[in-house]
Amino acid sequence: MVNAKRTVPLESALADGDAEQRILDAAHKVFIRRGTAGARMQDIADEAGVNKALLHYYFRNKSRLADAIFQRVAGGVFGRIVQVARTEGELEQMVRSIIAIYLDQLSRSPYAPAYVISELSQDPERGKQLITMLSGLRDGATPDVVIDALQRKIDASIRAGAIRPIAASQFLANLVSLCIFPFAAKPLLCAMLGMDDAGFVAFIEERKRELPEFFMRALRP
Amino acid sequence: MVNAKRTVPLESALADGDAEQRILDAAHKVFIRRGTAGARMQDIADEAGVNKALLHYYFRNKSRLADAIFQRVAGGVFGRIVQVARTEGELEQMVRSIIAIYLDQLSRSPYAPAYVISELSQDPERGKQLITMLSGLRDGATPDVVIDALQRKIDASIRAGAIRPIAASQFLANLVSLCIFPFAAKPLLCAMLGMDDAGFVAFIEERKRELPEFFMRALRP
DNA sequence: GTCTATATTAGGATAGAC
DNA sequence: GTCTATCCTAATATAGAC
Repeated sequence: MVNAKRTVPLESALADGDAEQRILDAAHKVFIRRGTAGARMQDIADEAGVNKALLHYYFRNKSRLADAIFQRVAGGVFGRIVQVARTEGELEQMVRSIIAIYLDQLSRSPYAPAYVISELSQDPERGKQLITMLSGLRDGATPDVVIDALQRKIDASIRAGAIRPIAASQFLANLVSLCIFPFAAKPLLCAMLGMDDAGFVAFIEERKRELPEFFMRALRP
Repeated sequence: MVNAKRTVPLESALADGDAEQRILDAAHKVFIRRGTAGARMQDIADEAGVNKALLHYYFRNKSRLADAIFQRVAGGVFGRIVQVARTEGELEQMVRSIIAIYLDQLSRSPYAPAYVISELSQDPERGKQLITMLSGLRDGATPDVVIDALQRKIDASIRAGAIRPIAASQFLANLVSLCIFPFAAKPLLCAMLGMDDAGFVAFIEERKRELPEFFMRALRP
């Protein structure tokens, strides 16, 4: 983000890493919890253990810092799909990988989905940002290319009699919905199902076991 | 919200309805688009065609106005589930009803889910608010009661050999995920699938036809 | 690079006329 | 009940010392 990568002498060590990294981590935490509009630069500074002015030194303004964090979080959440979606091998194996990886990864950052959804729905710029990012994830492939590849894999499975006909868009929407939504709507589910945090963890564990079968059954001819 | 329900003489008519109602509608629009933290009282006043001061006259402060809107939107989105979930009759029929009603209703307010998710994830108070609201929706039944009723209906279906065993919590999570997530993540799906608004409408229409079968197949023994 | 101190603006809220 | 005008705090941003 900034040019000088100073030669660390004996780290001043209020926390780990250099200041820029600590700021990024702090911003990550605060933005995810409060959203870009609700986040306060002061809170980020406190969380990072530095002064407010330093945030501006590194990132110039709140907007740029918010961009950096969105990039980071959205990349983390969606990088994997694109990656896995372009994997070689059987469709069923791909499905199982995606579900396993997703439920696992999101268990570790359960607030990321709600944050990404908020950002995307509240700021039109984020949509564009996401598109450029997704393209960049793999040799400049446009969304269409990824979807086309997925459709071909689905069609192969259909011809092999393993699943019934389905559009790649619906396939992907179903898969992603079932994986992400429970995290995005965690407080909602907890309210509706009368769960606390421990209950939610158990709920997700059960889901890891059952969701692959559930999804694959829905596809069968 | 305020005591006096004045006797409308010959409506001043910058827009329809009395000022309080216009403010509520304007706030609805602005809060849903920008979220509570990102919404500006000035924007709401403009949208309603009244002065900022009038918002405070009716709702005292931003927080109360935001509460009113959250109540309204969340009630609209989740009132139906609770209602349908407690319906008499076959499980399959219930599933079809919920999907049809949901996809239809959300088509008309596609930004509601993202808004509700944002609010719930950013403000812990909203969770409590939601719980009280859900309880109030039907004769003070706690979440547990609704879930228990659903589980009994599921169990009946299992004994009848119509579906395979599944926990009510997973059942409900799956159903709700498949219905709501595509709307909550509309910008995301559009980016991933290279769709515009018209494409999204077509996508949802296709979904109305296919989702019931998809879901029911996943349940079959 | 990191701080303290200060400027600037934005936005929520109130007072008071009509 | 509705407006104009104003207040006041919170939050972003900058200047400048170290």
